[in-house]
Amino acid sequence: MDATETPGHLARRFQQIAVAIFYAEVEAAGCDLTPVQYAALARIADAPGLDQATLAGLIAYDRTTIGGVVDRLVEKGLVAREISRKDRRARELRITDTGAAILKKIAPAVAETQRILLSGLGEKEAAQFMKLLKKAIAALNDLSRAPMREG
Amino acid sequence: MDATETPGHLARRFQQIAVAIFYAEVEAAGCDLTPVQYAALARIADAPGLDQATLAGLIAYDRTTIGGVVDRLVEKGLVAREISRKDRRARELRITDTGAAILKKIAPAVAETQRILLSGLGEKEAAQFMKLLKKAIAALNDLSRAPMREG
DNA sequence: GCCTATTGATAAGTGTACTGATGATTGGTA
DNA sequence: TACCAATCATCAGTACACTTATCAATAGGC
Repeated sequence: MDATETPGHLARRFQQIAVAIFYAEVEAAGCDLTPVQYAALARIADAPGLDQATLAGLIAYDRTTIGGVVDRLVEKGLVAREISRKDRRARELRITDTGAAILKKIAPAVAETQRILLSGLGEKEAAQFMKLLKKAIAALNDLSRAPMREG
Repeated sequence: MDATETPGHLARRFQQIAVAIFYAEVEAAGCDLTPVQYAALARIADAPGLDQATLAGLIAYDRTTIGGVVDRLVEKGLVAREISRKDRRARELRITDTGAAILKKIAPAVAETQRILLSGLGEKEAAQFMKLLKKAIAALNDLSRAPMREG
């Protein structure tokens, strides 16, 4: 089989394109966030006060990676991080007013990214594709170091 | 919409799992290659004497990235790189005997990775999924910095 | 109330991926 | 033929993504 037609190669290619579109759309909207930073910020907005390990589980990232991502969000003033009173090992995360404003500003760009990603497919095809993609992933969830975990 | 059900998130998740499976399978086979290194090595084997820019185009990687990947393949003794006589800007790449042996040894692990990736889907579903994934990507090929280019 | 296993976070190191800039070389053109 | 835009590669810099190791703090068993 042609190596460029294997699921592994196509998975990488699709993700690579998704990231490129995201950057382009977000920059056009006048923002400066990476895909991971956006995912983390959106989750922190949803669940204020959560700790880094829980955040990592929610969006299926490695815990160490999330540490660096949160560092950058704090540097940009979008997120506040402070030691939890309940558990002094943990850092509680909260979105700042600036962060909330950015999140609102960036929303259309994110939606547009998702639309473009499926733009090569018809409506029915897109629905079918998403269904199969979710199904394939669900069967494999535990096979990566950073499985998705519910809050 | 739940942010964990967007195509962008699922794309990342699927690729993340694909890489994790690849590492596990390849390590179990007693080899030490990353997914990118494997892709590059396989292509160099197919088209001996090609230059880095062409290689990058064939597997849709950024040219700068490929430089580092080839560095590591050369360090491991799997690839030979020498300045082209036709065009002294270019480096011609060739697989070594060691490289060819590794490629052969690793083949079953790679095949198994591809099988596992689709293991959550039935036969018909898997075929449909691959078809749609290819179609979605084909429509977007030019939207990343590293589009796929034919040899 | 102490010991230990677990958990949250960080540190160091490897390998992508990309941007932007620079240098070397080439081939077509004024 | 002298030049000049295009091309191949590299370098510096940023940001993931992961591994292993380490440290601090907590929780449970006895």
